[in-house]
Amino acid sequence: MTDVKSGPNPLFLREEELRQAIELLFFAYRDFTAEPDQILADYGFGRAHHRVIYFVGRHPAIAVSELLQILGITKQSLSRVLGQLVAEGFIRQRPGQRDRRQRLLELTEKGAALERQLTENQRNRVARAFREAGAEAVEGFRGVLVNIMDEGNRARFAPPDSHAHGSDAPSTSSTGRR
Amino acid sequence: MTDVKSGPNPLFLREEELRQAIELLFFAYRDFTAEPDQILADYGFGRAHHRVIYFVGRHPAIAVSELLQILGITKQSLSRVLGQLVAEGFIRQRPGQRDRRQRLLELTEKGAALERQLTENQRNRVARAFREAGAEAVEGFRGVLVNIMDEGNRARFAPPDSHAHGSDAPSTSSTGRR
DNA sequence: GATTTTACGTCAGTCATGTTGACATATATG
DNA sequence: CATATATGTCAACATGACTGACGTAAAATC
Repeated sequence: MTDVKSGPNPLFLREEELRQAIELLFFAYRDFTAEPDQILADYGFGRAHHRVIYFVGRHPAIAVSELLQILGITKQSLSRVLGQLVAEGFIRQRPGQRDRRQRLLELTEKGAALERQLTENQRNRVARAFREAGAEAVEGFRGVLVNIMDEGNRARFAPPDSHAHGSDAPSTSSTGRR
Repeated sequence: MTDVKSGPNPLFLREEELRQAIELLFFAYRDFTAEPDQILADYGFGRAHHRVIYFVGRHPAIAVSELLQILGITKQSLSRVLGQLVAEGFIRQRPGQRDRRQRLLELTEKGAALERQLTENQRNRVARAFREAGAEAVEGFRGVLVNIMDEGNRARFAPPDSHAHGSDAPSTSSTGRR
């Protein structure tokens, strides 16, 4: 470590710490997506296909509008990708029974197989990282990432025991002082 | 794997935990980059410009080849982005004195100002997350993300007390991927 | 000193993924 | 019936990545 002239200088350390976190996110996310991208290329697919396959697998019978909300893209963007996945038999569409305008999406066996292949890769990577970092670190990882997210997205990651009164009232940690 | 439906089923919990981590990375990274992307749009720039500005700011007088290694893209891809940044006066190039083939890059005042604006945003987001999650969580966050990264990239994030003798010990075995 | 390698640039084409805007169709709902 | 909603589609465009080929100056090596 380079020794600091004229005292510890906490401001500099903090700046350095924050920049390291920024870079950590950049490099980790890139490596995290690199291998699935490779696999997808064999199918002529890209990362966008991965996302669609992932979230359709995660939410079977999801409506297009819900998927659009999760992905945060336009229907025209989704259309191309989803159209390919349907045309090539990775995703099946059925009209909703409550609302027949909806086209509910689910993975076919073929789609589920690809989902497994892609997710297994990332899951293994995360599992390894969790194992090497330890259980406490996992909690810290989640705590920080949840707070990096926009508040509106945090609801998906609410702790299991949280009994939400009323609608949401997020602002989980009011006592973050140290 | 066969799914077991009776009892607490730790395997299912683990699967759920890992999937939550995968999604956490997706949503957090997206939100993390959204605001800078907005700012960049005002300048007619994109996320690629951000990365270049960031790393040139972080490593003043960096050579093009080093920047390419960090970014992990081709020189043709960098060329357009870097060319714009130089043409519009955000980055300055000077020939290296030890090796005059090199064009060493550094931010101009204008470039440094934009870098500050962009990074301040992400730094504030991370700072808030660190504050809310607590100091222990920060260590966990780093521990997990470092292990999610490919090994070849971890050297940048070595802890200060790292037993590496020789001060830098790059060992950048990473060749250009794909 | 000649040759080869390196650092960098550039032209040209392609692909994946996002965007807007406009319009169409079927169904639900008032 | 009128209108809103869910979805799809056509067209045009921007960004950022890729490959391949070629060029030039300087360094390194034989």
